[in-house]
Amino acid sequence: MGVIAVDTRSRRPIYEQLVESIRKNVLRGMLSPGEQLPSVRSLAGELTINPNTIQKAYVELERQGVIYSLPGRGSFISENVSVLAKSNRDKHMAVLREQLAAAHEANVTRAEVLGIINSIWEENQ
Amino acid sequence: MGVIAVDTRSRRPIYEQLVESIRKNVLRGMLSPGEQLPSVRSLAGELTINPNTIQKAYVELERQGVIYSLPGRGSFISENVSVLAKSNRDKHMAVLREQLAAAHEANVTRAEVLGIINSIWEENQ
Amino acid sequence: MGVIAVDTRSRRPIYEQLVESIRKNVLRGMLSPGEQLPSVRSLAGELTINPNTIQKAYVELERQGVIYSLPGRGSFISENVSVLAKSNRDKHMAVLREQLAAAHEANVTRAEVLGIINSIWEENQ
Amino acid sequence: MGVIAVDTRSRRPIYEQLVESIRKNVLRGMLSPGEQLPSVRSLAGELTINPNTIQKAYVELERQGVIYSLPGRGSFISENVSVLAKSNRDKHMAVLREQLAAAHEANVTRAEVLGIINSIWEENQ
DNA sequence: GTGGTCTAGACCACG
DNA sequence: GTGGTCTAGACCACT
Repeated sequence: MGVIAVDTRSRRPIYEQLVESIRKNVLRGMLSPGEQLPSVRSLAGELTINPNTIQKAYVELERQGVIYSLPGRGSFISENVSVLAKSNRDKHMAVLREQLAAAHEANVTRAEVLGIINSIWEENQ
Repeated sequence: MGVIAVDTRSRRPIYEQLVESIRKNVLRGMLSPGEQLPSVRSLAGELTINPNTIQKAYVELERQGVIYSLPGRGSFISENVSVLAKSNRDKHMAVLREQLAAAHEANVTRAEVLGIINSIWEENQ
Repeated sequence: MGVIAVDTRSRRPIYEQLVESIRKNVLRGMLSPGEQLPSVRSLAGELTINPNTIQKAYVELERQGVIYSLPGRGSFISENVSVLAKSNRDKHMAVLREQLAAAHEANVTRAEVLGIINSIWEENQ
Repeated sequence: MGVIAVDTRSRRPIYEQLVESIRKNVLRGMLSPGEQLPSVRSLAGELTINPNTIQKAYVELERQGVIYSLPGRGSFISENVSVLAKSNRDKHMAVLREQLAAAHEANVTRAEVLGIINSIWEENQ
């Protein structure tokens, strides 16, 4: 389960990094619905992080509907991943719209943006 | 000097809002090089904000090279605005590159991004 | 004995679900006084649940007077069902009183409650 | 600010009691929009409870939209109380519908329920 | 063993 | 002073 990675020295809250890391892995299909996550304590030991911090991340993920926790049994990947993927896409579109407008105001040209796009989306698409 | 606006109810640090607000006004030409900024105390009174917070914003702006302070005389808009505009553009390009890559990963299509771009950059450009 | 149903994915303790499920079946007459319940081990196998959990539920049911266990012979539905029905009714009345008071505080009107009641208790009653 | 009360000896989580207590006071109008709540530390001291527990309650209240917290400044009652009141009413209606159906199944009579209702809603309403 | 709650004590950025 | 994050260590109910 080495897919979950956090940088303790970053200023970003560890629990937030955990949430994003697991969220991403679920959306990418690296973690499948129903699959059991490492226990709070074991993951804490593995990453040498306090169990409370892991707990906080798991609670947030459950609130987001990414996982669900059964006391005394463990934590598991939620079933409705497709819904999550959809809402994730929408969020990205909204952020992009905002960023692009800001770039436009800063005199970034249309050609420059298209250049970036071409370097990311392969031509044959 | 009503151009400097902050939202005390926002979660965002007030001093950060101040920095961005002044920065933006300089980039847009609302504040011209050499122009004198309101004093820490007068601006604090005007916005009913703690003077420490204004001071913190001015220090940060000076660090960024947007303004310069002459002890005993006041703070003034820096002369090298073009340099600022350049660094601002670069920053926007870097952020865009990151956001676009993330959107690509989230299965946002090239066509969708182009649609957003067309709605922002007028066609005849 | 497919009447006893539990949802392992529910957040609710499994033993609690078992207690309620059996309790309900007794009150509804699906399980008659004197009838023998499945053994701890057989039920555990049937529901693929830890025997300890079944045991815990049976102990609780015995404490409530719903069943009685004869060591070496098995567990049986208790005879005094009417007593159970009575206490069950009382519990419902108490809960209702509390809920209605809370609804009243939340500005739910008397008319609204009467509407719900009419939709549940058929008019000719 | 003695309106916020918790029972440390209850099995119910303290932070949950806090959430409900404050939520209720807001819905009742005892706490008005914009009003500042006691600080995490001061309330912790007042109730002789760990600050982390208060913090947990405040975070949950913010998630529910009941309050908002500004780091370094304090926590405040949210403005959109009417929306909250509406959703609170809806929730109560839903719960009532369920409870009344269960009572009906347990052979509670319509007359009995009406009796309870009359004791709660004053006749002249 | 599991997740959930709580205390005690600490550090940080912000005002 | 404020809220936000984190660690260390403990107890609980449930499986």
